[in-house]
Amino acid sequence: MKRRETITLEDVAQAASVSPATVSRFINQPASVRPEKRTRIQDAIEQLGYVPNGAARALASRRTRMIGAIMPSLDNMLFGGPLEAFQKEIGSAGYTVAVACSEYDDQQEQVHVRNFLESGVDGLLLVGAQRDSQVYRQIEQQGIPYVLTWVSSDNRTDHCVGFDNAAAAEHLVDYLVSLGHRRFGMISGFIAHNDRAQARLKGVRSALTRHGLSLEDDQLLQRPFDPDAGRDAFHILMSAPNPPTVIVCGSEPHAYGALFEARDMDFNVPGDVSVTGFDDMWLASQTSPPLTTVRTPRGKMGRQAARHLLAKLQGERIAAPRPLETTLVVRKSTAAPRKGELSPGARSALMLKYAQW
Amino acid sequence: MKRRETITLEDVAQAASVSPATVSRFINQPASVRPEKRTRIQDAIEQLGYVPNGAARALASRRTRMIGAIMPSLDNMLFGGPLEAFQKEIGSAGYTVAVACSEYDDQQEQVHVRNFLESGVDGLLLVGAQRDSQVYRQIEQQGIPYVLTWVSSDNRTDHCVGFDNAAAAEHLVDYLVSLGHRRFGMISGFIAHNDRAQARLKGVRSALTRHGLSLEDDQLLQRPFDPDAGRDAFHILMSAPNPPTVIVCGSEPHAYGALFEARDMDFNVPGDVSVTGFDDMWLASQTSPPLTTVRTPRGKMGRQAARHLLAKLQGERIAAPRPLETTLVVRKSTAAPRKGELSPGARSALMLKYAQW
DNA sequence: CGTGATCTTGAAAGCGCTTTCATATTTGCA
DNA sequence: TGCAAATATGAAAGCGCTTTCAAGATCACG
Repeated sequence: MKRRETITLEDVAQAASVSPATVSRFINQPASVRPEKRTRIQDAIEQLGYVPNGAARALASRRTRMIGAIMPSLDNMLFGGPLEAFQKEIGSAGYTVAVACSEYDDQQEQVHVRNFLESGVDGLLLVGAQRDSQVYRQIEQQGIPYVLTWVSSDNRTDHCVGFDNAAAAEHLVDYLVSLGHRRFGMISGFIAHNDRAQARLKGVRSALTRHGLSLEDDQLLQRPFDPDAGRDAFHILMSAPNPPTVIVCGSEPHAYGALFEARDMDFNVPGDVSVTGFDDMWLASQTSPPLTTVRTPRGKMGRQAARHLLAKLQGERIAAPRPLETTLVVRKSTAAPRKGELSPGARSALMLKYAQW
Repeated sequence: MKRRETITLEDVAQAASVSPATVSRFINQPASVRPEKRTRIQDAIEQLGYVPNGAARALASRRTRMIGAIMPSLDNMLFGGPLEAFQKEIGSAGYTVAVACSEYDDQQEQVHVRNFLESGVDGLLLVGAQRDSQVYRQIEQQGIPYVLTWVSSDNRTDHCVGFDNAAAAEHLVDYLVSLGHRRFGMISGFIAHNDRAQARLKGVRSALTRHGLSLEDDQLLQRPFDPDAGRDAFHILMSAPNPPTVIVCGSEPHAYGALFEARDMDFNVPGDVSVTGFDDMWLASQTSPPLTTVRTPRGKMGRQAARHLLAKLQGERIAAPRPLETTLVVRKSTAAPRKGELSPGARSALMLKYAQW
């Protein structure tokens, strides 16, 4: 299929016997063109099958109507939802969303930011606030607005659309302590370059400290965000001589993995050990037992991020967004800690394990 | 933050005492510039913090280096993975991916295609092959390449990167029939405007026909792709007077829903009823019982789609991609059909249900 | 060294659109 | 009906870059 000789705005102008300027106006603010010409132009456009050239518009108007979004991943349900919500909201304002994945790697993210800046995006959607300050400098040098999601406070609060990960984690731990738990284990994502994971860990630790408890280093495992990694970590944590009575997971996939592994190891949840998640994805209410977790308002966050960015794009002077609410959702995977021994099934499973060694 | 007066290629040229043309060459094919000048230019670029203007490049070179991707949804794990794979592969060739969601709605898809065309994308990634022919006409009129994923054959086979949904479904049903099943129920996505769902249904039907069986209209339920809808459908299907011995799900979320509902209804899977999925997402191996399903090579598909598109973008004359292999993964959710009655638990659950009415 | 072949370079012409700015044209109102 | 005010239009100058094209620099080799 050969590219037919391009039909330009000028062709339309000629066909409609008006000047190019008028056609341009027709496209951008039809109201400023006399109705009679309007129909002439409309007809010409349809007749010729004219399609405006985005690059030319962008060059002349100095706006691309494109927003760059850089997500850590799209391969789990975590970022897809908010991204879709964001796209929907901002798309209805005439913007296009370009995406890239950083794979939780700050170097990759940096490259993507740079690329987006070169593409001339009008705005940027990022996850988390922690990154090389040089990145922020670059963005600000281009003078484009950006929004940071999944976090609420930082030294850039006015760009943050999200929630307070630390507070949510604290709240969760308070609840667990009130249940009677004293020995905690935690499965976290890698905290380097991940301020969400850091905040959650920090929240856990500070709540623990507040109650005179602590999280020993060997009770904290960092793992990639997938269920298998969660399984593995759970197994290790629970194979210790005197295993925790509760496993707090910094992200939900870890919790699913923990639950699966618990099942395979014949652990009773919450009888032998309580397990908590973080995010409340759809599966959380369907596992057995259903997962106690923290609900994060992801769809709302995506939409709010879009609105916030739109406001900035229109040059509005707006206040820093208010942090979104998280909710502790108590289901059946948490209960008071076991008294003394693990249940027979779990014990024999563990014995078996050691016997094999 | 004020936008500093833009630094253009010309500024760089001046700073490096060369012509703009040379700077342009430096950027696009450094090898054609003498080393000595190369360093001068490089220095100037860094010193000035020059960032090329994508729109101008696009306008002058008539290429945006942007690929438009339109997915039905990002909010389930189904499309995120392949999209991420696609982005990674095509990103490493210097392309940017813009995404939009059609929400399984062909009108929305049409609008997004149009928008992408106006944005001047260099290529298009779509899901499925069935759409208004006018859409294809528009795309072809712009002369840009496109690839259709999740399907393998169509009257546009040379654009398809995917697998044979119908054949995979047939294969699955053959297996179920060989197990002894005669009474089938199916939970499908909405088949209107969804050729993947259509093909799967068609595959089920033709295998059934081949074995002298059939799928009655009231044994086929169409539902949105989410577990709750699957639950609902499963409940209805299994509440019939003489319920099916196997429920075939056209998509995996439905199967998860079916499994959850079975658990809640005290149905034994596969004792009372077998359940199958389609796609083999990560959860499939972790449900109880683990799900028998069809594995679709989604990551591979994303990468191949990228490579195929790249080849076309480079004007290579390439053969139609070969359909990718799907695999029947037999786990524990399928077995020979129950003999006679449902298990006591399931029966009482059903009785209870009717009693309530 | 000379000379044709090969590399590098710069000047200049766009790419297709938006956006002043100045010039019609229409409108409101006396 | 007339005149200032408001509105619609067109001419033309870019937006920042790529890409001929032709000329200048460099090279290989006899």
